Amino acid sequence: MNQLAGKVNEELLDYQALRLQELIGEMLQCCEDRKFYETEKFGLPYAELKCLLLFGGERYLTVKGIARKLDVVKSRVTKIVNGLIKKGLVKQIDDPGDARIKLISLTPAGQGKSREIAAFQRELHRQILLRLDADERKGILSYLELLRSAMEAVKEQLV
Amino acid sequence: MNQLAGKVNEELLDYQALRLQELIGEMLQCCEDRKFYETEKFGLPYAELKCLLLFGGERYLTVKGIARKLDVVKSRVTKIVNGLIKKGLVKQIDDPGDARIKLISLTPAGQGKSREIAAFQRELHRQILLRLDADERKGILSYLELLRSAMEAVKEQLV
DNA sequence: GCTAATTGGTTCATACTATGAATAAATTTA
DNA sequence: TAAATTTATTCATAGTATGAACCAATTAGC
Repeated sequence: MNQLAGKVNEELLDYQALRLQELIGEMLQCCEDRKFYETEKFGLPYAELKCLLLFGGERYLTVKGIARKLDVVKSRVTKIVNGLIKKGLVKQIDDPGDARIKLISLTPAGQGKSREIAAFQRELHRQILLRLDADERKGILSYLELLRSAMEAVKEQLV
Repeated sequence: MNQLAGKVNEELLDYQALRLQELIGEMLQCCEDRKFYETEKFGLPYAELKCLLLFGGERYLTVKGIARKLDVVKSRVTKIVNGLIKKGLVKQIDDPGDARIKLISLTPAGQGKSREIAAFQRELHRQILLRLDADERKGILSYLELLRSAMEAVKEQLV
């Protein structure tokens, strides 16, 4: 390892870091725009939209459970759920076994909306993949996995 | 192309779309966490932090120019800049050639902070790359570029 | 069985991100 | 010079999010 090679390598790394930063920034912006599009399309604040999507497998969710899944505080969930109730997409009943607990479930309208949103998001990602050939798809997925792991590792070491 | 192969392909695509969605979601979350970390570390709301970073090449920026760069409305910029002025990171002077325009520039403290933040972000991205070998770095960058383009293309066709 | 601790949920104050309408002041155009 | 345009600010509004204080119900311990 001579000195020159080391320096060139450093410069390459700096250049690559900058490019990585830009690419991630652009992807982030794209996702931001998509969020905005979805709130318009489905007429829901994004937090409520995400909440609807949580009723995938489960029939009933609690405030606490939603808070865990959305990674927000309970009082935030109260707010979100109230919004969804006002829009008739979700309803609350008292847990027959424990009067503290409110069981939250989708109304038929909420089920429809939830399915609609999920289908839209699936389709978007399908569209992205359709712009690539089979090898590119495989490559993107495996390299993205690599990147995601590296990002999370760096994040861990940060905290 | 027989029917079976087509069906298998469709299923593969659906599976890949789901995986893509998950990976992007995890990367997004990671970036969210990083934002939060930075606001804590630098003691600034993220919008103000981003604003500081805009004074890279330019010596002076206007409210209008910042609004364009941050892609927000002018009144939002007024708010952000006021926050930065209160913290002594930025100062405003009247444009000698046009009294409508306020020229905004970094104070020495703001310059220091701005450099600090930029250096931190560069280092983060360098750390990510350092967890990968040379081939993986190249692969990630070119596949990310591919993905970003596909995402933007899909976004365009959406609007 | 009854107190004490815990759990589940709501309310309220606060902070941040962001928009858009209304407005004021300065400048440009006709 | 009057009208139109440009630059920036203020204010009302909406959304995201936290955390403290609180109430009610349940569970643990004695």
